[in-house]
Amino acid sequence: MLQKPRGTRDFLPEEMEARRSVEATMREVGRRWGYREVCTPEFEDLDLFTLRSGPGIIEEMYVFEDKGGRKLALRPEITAAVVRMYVNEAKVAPKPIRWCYFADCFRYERPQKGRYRQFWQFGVELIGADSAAADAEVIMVAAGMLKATGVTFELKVGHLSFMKNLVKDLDPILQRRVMAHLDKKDFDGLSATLSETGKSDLCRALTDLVACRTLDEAFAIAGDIPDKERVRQTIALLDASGLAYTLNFGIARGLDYYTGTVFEAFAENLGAENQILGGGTYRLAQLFGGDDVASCGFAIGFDRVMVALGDIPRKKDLVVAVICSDEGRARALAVAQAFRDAGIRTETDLSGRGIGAQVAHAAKSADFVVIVGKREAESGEVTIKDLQSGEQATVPLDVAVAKVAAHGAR
RNA sequence: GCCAGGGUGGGGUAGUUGGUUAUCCUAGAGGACUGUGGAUCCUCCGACCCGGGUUCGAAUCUCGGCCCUGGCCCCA
Repeated sequence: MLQKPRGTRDFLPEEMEARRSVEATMREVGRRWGYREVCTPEFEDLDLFTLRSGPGIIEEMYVFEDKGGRKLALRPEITAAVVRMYVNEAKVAPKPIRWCYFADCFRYERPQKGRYRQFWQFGVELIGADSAAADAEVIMVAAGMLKATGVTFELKVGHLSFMKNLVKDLDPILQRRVMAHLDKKDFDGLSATLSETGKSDLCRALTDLVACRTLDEAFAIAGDIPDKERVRQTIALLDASGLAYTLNFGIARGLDYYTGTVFEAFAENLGAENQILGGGTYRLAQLFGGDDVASCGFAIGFDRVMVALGDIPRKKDLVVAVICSDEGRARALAVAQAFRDAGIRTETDLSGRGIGAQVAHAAKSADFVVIVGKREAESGEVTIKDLQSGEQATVPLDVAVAKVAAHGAR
């Protein structure tokens, strides 16, 4: 038997309904903040991704050549494509541009809990607003979106200027190593790296920076940073909004294209892969031939949110089963249509079984059965039975529809 | 790419000193039952992940692969 490719999943209706419901929640939060949905190609020129993230990521991507010899890749993330789209299509659009997206991405990695080779991201990009208010808005949207789904999460907000200011005199390669250590909270590694390069004096300050949880402490440790006022304002706005978050100046966010504000969110019950959101400010447009425009965005690991939410009880559709004998079959179609026109999920018999067998079958999944047999075909009425209460009546069709419509979702 | 533990009908399972037709539950289909309930009874459907090796004989032992689960790495 054929198997699905490693790291991919099939979704049955129950799971799809849960996913669509959460997706709609996120999209609605985006809509209320003015973020309109965009869509970019499933695959792009390989260069788009290596320009952003470096050639090292080729190993982690689905890369292929098309029949014209073009080097292409299934998108491993969406931000690069959205920025490319901005440069191609929307450079002159009025700023700021508020966009969001929900799309699947592909990475050739070892699957584990919350990590798949095909996975979905819900993301937001705010392009062309270079202010504390912009940074704060994106963080508030991020938190609002997660909160609306009902997931329990911890939000961490940081800024790269502090760390960068402390390591600015180091060799760039060393800077990167140091920041990687800090991001992972690998203080032994940090200490070793610094002492082997004769910079042990920095170790204390960097360690303290990661541990500190207030702006004043951070300024005291890192000294005067160029973005001081911007950071103060951003944090002041977050505080004014009543958002729950912790400051963390140890966040370095992997690849080094983030320019200032960075933030991450983590959920419980997710094992090793517990980060459900990541974002920050960046300047990528010029990489793709555009202007040097300030941007801020984030992406939610949608599948991880679904794992973290677990099996949430969901409202189920109310189901009407229309049952008929051969004499009633023609009229049953019209009867079913009347229920559908009222917005009710309605399923008709396809088996030609006896009435008894049909009722037994319907009782497994439906809330109401509507019987259109010989008697109803002659009288012009229908027999409706509430499968929960057992109550049954023979009434005109519009009365039956009204009865079910009044019942509401279960 | 690395490490650990796994893989028996659609789902869940029993089954090692290697030995007849592979157990049970559930789901599905049909019937008892052609105008009324998920019960009950009967019948049917349906599996040893793939390949090589050892053996008279492999679900069982062995090797390789694939896949799953979790972890390392990475995390855009």
